[in-house]
Amino acid sequence: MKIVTRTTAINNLKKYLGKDLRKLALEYGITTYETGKQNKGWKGLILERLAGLENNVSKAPNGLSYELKSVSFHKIKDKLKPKETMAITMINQEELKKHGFFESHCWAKLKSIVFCAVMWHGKNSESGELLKVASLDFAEDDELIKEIKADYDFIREKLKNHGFDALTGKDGKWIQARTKGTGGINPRTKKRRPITRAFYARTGLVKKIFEIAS
DNA sequence: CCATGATCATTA
DNA sequence: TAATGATCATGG
Repeated sequence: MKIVTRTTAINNLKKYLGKDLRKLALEYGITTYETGKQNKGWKGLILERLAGLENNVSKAPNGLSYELKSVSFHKIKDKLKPKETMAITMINQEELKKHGFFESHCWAKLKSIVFCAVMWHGKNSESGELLKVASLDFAEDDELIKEIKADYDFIREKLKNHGFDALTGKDGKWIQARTKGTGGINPRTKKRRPITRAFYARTGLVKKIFEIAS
């Protein structure tokens, strides 16, 4: 197990700025979509590799104390905007009820993060250049964090008062509780898989993070 | 099996 | 285009 500090990870990633990630994924033996299947997570995986992290897909600690995330960007009227929201972490009902924002995984992941902006080239992402690498640390008294905490608290209260089913992606100004899961039908039980949710950073938050990190 | 990596699909 | 909900491959 190699030790990779955040600075090292960033420096490693910066070497690949402007490179085509798909080519690199091929070199690293990461499946993209050419098998006829779609691995939607390949960009994240290759970035973790490039950063020097040895973990591929595992639980929360993909770095030492930081998170490596990638977001696809696209151009709208000549301006680069985040195309999608960004998954932060799964929501665990019990933990959400028990822990406040600053004890949550959500905060743990959000507060120390390495972002990678990747250009989006349409469906299947045949190519994708690494646009930018940025790191960011949040402080507990940041105005933005206070607002994010408010969203977290709102979602938490809603879970307590109305139950897990009452949650929707509409909630929250900066973060939301969207559905996230394997989806489809469980081939063994033939039943619908249970709905799970995760915290997502809305595009507005993604944009803000990049502005701060710039 | 399920959380993690995220993107895809649909609707307005 | 933007927003929300649904979905996929992977590896421990």
